[in-house]
Amino acid sequence: MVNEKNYKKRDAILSYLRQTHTHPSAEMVYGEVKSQIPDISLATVYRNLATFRQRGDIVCIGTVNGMERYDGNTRPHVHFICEGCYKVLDMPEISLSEQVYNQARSLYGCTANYCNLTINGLCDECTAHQEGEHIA
Amino acid sequence: MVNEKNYKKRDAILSYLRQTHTHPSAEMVYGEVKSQIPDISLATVYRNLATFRQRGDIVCIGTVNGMERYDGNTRPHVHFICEGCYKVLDMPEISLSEQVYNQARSLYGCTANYCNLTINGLCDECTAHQEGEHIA
DNA sequence: CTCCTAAATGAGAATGACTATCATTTACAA
DNA sequence: TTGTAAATGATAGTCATTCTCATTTAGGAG
Repeated sequence: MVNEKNYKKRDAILSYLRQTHTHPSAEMVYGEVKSQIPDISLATVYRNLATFRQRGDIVCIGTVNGMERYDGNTRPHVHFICEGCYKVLDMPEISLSEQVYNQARSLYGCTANYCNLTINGLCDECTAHQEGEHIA
Repeated sequence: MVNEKNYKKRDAILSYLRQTHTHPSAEMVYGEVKSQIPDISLATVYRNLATFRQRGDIVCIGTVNGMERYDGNTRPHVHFICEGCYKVLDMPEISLSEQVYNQARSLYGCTANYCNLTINGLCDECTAHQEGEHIA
């Protein structure tokens, strides 16, 4: 075992982010990892999320209902954000071409690090729920 | 003059958002409108921004450096976000096809309200500035 | 084994963007 | 003049996130 420093909690956070498809917030990560490792602190979650993001191990999707959402899948893909229940879904059916990425790079001489396409709306559940009420 | 209620400040906020291309935050809007109308309150800015967004008069681009950015141009277009100086630029050269929008609509039976594509990176100024330093 | 160092962590205080509250002001109509 | 409903100003409150600092941990040197 080489270099077995205090990485148990760190690794637990990263592996959870790579397993789940919920695109969790920091609080959601905290709640889940705490069930495995009860003596983990919320500060540790925030700290490691920031570290992972700097290293490029995870990706920030954006702020949903006031909370940043994280994704362990760093390959470019599209997200659907439900404005009703705030769930975040992958949309693998929609592909954002590499062309867009390269186009951004060439324009203005910018260094384009990351491409983020989100589609906002109501998921099917929230749409059905809303139609049940008398709302236009 | 029909219906000339207390809309001076409201109109000032909206017209500023439609004039500028800076994609300002609430604080930036406040600072700019305050130079025209000194007795305006920050609460009024936040309140009207929320109202405009509900009405569809403006659009939220997303959170940049902890602050929501607003755009008076509601037609779908792509934004570049500089991670160095936090400026937000329009990228009219990159067009997100209506196809993507409709594709999202058809998938899952979702109600897609809004499509947001942002490209994150360093603008040319920040890229040049960084190369001046000895950072990889 | 003991001491040392540097990184990781826990707990809680601090920060700051945003929202809620409530009294006041405004425009218009009766 | 009086009443009204909406808009506003000032400020307290909220809450996600960051900061601070003392403590713990793992591994290396002696």
